[in-house]
Amino acid sequence: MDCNCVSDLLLPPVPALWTPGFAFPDWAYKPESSPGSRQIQLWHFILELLQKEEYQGVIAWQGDYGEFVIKDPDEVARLWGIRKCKPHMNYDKLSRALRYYYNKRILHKTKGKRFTYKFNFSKVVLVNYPILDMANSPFFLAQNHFNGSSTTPDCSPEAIQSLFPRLPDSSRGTSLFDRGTTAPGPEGDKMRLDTFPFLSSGAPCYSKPPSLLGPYPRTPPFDYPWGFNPYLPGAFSLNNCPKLPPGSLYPSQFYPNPLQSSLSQLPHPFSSLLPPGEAGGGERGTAGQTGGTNSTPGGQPARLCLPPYPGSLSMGRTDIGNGATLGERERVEANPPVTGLSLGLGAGTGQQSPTERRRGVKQDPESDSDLEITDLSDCSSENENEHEFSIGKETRLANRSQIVLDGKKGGMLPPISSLPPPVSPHPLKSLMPITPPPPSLPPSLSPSMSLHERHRETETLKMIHS
DNA sequence: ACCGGAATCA
DNA sequence: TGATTCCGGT
Repeated sequence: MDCNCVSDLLLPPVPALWTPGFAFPDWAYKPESSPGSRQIQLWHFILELLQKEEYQGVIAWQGDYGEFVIKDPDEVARLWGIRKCKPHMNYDKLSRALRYYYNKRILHKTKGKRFTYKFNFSKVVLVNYPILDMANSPFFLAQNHFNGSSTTPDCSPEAIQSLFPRLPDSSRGTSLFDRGTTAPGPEGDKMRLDTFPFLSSGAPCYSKPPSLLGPYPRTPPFDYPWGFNPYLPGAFSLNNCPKLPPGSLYPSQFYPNPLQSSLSQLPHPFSSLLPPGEAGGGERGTAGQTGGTNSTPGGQPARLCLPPYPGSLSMGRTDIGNGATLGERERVEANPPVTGLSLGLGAGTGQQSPTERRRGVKQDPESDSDLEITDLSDCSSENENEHEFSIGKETRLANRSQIVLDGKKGGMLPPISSLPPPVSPHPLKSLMPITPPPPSLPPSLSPSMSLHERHRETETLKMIHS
């Protein structure tokens, strides 16, 4: 490339933090149909900046959940320009790119506040994460409406830790530009999962979390209401996944892959998805070398993907949106999959925060791009189709475990007013599972009955018949 | 500052 | 597709 930008000159070649296997999921990148275009996306970059203490003076979380302020627009633009080898980048252009996200429901502008934007983190949803062993997670058990529990969620660090049992103490101390600039090929532009601190623990919990995905049946004899059966061949077509390095898990600075431990507890074929040594559920200590690339046999990382909900962020379309026909989408809409395990943060409900209300921030309900006011249920509808994707049986989405950034339809999230005030302005610290129950599901598929229960019921029927 | 259309690029 | 660039408008 003719780019002589600083990042190319100053950055160390392929430092460990940019090792293969620790990357943003595919949805974070451009589709594979666009070879060589897997560049970091701006919102990734923003998130990463936000996570770095060294850039607190440039950009920082501030205000409501998901809200951040670009304190030094020129510097952010400069950094972005460096990152993208666009030496002529400026805030005007960068802000244009940010505006580009409005329609995608990734970001919206906090009106009345200069250089202030807000992530729609409520759309962060885990979808099709059946192999996440929620059944054994106190955190999810407590909140799981599938098992009829309405108990207060166990949001203790221990509980959350059960989901992400190897959360590191810190992920600091790395440069945003610590990446391989010499080989920005398909594997050269990975970002670390720790850019998603919403996978972190210690989050304040909401007293009335929405429903979420039920425990995953280990031996499902029935069809999955959402048309997903992980036991079917190809259920996890993870061929496109960034692979975990062979025989290694997470460097201490990475957040653990929740799939990893979950997979290890599952019967075939899930356990076989694990890298050698993981299938037995054995924990690995410190990270092994991550020199491997995509050659990890069977090693599959978590994928972050878009949700099968209406209102899904359109970036997901790059991943799965091309698989579904309109008809399939409609079907899915009519029968929303119960596959979402949301890690939404509440703020993204779009509800104006009490803080903001106090500030008297002007709201503009008519503004299409202004999601502040919103209950996301309002910002889904009509145009949501543009941003949704399907998890029809043919879709690739249904075949993978994914975390999604998700828009949703129908107030699955509690109003912000029902939520405890944020402890920290850091919007990614909280963890709130949500999963919209599919209202149109037939009773037999009703999520009100846990999958386990249904399994038991099925087994009982079998016994009766026999 | 902020917005969004349009053309263009990779 | 996801920007980048430009630009007229508010």
